[in-house]
Amino acid sequence: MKNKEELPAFNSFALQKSLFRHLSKEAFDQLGFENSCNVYKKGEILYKEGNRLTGVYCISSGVVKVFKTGSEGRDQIIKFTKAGDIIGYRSVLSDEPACTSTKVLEDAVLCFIPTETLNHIIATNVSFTKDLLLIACKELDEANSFITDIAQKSVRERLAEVLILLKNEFGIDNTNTLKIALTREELANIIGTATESVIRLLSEFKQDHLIDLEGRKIKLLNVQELTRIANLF
Amino acid sequence: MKNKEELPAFNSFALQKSLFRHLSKEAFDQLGFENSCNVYKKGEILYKEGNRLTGVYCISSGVVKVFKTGSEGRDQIIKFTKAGDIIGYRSVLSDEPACTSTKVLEDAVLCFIPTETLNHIIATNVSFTKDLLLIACKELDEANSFITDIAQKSVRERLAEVLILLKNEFGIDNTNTLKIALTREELANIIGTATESVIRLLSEFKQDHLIDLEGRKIKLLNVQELTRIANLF
DNA sequence: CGTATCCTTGAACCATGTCAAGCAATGTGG
DNA sequence: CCACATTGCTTGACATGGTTCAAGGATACG
Repeated sequence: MKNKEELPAFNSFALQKSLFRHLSKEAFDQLGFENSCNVYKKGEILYKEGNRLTGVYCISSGVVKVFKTGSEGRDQIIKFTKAGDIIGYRSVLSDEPACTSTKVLEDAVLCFIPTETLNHIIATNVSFTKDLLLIACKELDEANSFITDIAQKSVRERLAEVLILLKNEFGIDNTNTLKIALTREELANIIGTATESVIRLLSEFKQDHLIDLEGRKIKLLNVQELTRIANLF
Repeated sequence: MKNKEELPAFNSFALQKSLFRHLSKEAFDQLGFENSCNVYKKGEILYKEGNRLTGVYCISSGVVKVFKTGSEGRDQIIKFTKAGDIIGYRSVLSDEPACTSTKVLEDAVLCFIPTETLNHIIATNVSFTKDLLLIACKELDEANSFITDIAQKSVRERLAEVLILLKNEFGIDNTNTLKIALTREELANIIGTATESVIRLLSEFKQDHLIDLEGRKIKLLNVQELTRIANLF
C-alpha cells in the first residue's frame, strides 16, 4: 500500500496559472486551497449523475474521468480532466443536479470551492467569469466536433483519432508510449463501441505496425499514418 | 415571390426577455437593434465553418440551423436556434474562426451585435456575462447528452427521440403536427444516419400508427410510445 | 494465492450503409 | 404559364461493419 509520501502533493502552481490567474494574491489566498485540498485515490467517485453538488473541484494533479451513463447502463466517457481543470461548474452554476459522474483515474489532489465562494468570485471578477465562459466555449467546441465524429466516422477512424487525441492531451514518454493507460473498455466507452471491437482493431493496428501493445501501455509507432486513418487534419 | 409585408417583422420582445433582460433600457437601446436587424430568407447562409466573424447574431424570429461538415462532406446538424437565441458567440469570444456553419431554415429576422459592442457589455455587465455562461452550460449539457445518445442508441431510438425533442422545442399545432418541417436528409443529419434509413424508419413508425406523414409534415399520434422507444424519461 | 477483473478469439447474426433506379414535388427561366 | 431542371422521396437488393454471445486465458490485486 502506498503511503502518503508517494501520493501526489498539492501544487498550487497548476491552479494559479489556470483559471485563477486573474485573481489577486489576496483573493487566491482566500480560497484556502491549502486547507480545502484533498488526496483522492484511483477508483474513487467524486459524484454521480443526479447528485446535488455543494461546490466545484479544481484539479491540482492526477486524472479524473467524466462520464454519463446511458439508458442500458453503459458508460460514455465525455472527457478526461487533469491539472488546472475545473469540474462540476455546470451543475453548480445552473443550480441543477450533476449531469455527469466523475471517477478518479490516477491518484489526484483536488481542491474544493464551495458554491458560495464561486458565486462570489463570479459576481465580483469579470475576468474570471469571462475565462470560465471561454472554458465552457472550448468544451462546447470539442463536444460538437465529437458529435460529428461519432455520427460520421467508422469505429476504426475513431479509435485512431482517440489515440492521437490522448497523445496530444497527455503526451508520450521517450519511447513514444502514451502516458495515460486506459482499459480496453474505457477506450470503447470513449468512442462508443464494444470492448471486443477495440481489442480487434488494436490488434490490427499492431499488425500494421502502427502501434505496439504491452498490457494497457500503447506505443505509437506511426503517428502520421494514424492521423491519416483518423481523417484528422 | 413574397413581398416584404409577408416576411417576419422585427420583434424586440423576444430579445428583451432573453439574454438581454439584464440590460438597462438605455443599454438595450444602444444596441441599435432597430437599425442592425435584417431579414434573411430561407436558404441563406450566415457564415461558414472557418469564417472569421465580426459579431454575433441574435434571433428575433425564424429558425436557423447550425451544423458542421464532416470529413466526407456530410453535414452534422448541431442544433436549431430560434427567437431569443444567440449564435456565433463561441467564435467571437474565443477569437477563433467559426467552428460551425449556419443556414436559415425559416425566414428570419436577425439582429447583429459587433464584437466590440459585445465585449463592452461583457466587461461591464456581470449579470449578462453570467447569463451567457449559463447558456453555454446548457448547450454543453445538451451536447453531452447527445454524444451519449449517438454513441449508444440505435438509429430507431434516436429517430424517435428527435421527434420528441422537436416537439418539445418547436411545438405541435392543434392536429399534433410538428411545427417545424425538415427534409428527410436533415433528419438524417441530426441523428447521424443515412437518408434512406430515416425514410424506412418513418414508414415503420407510420405503419405502427405512431406517426402520420404528409410530405414534410409529421403528425405525432402516440407520443407516449415514441418516448418509450426513444428510451427517454 | 485465490478471486475478480480484464483481455482475447471465434462464430453467428443483424442493423445499417451503399448503390441503383424511378417517381414526385418543387422551383426557375423563357 | 409551361417545360425543364433540380431537389427530394421511396423502394429493392446487396454488402458489411459492428454487436453479441460464449468460452478460455491472462493479469492484477488484496
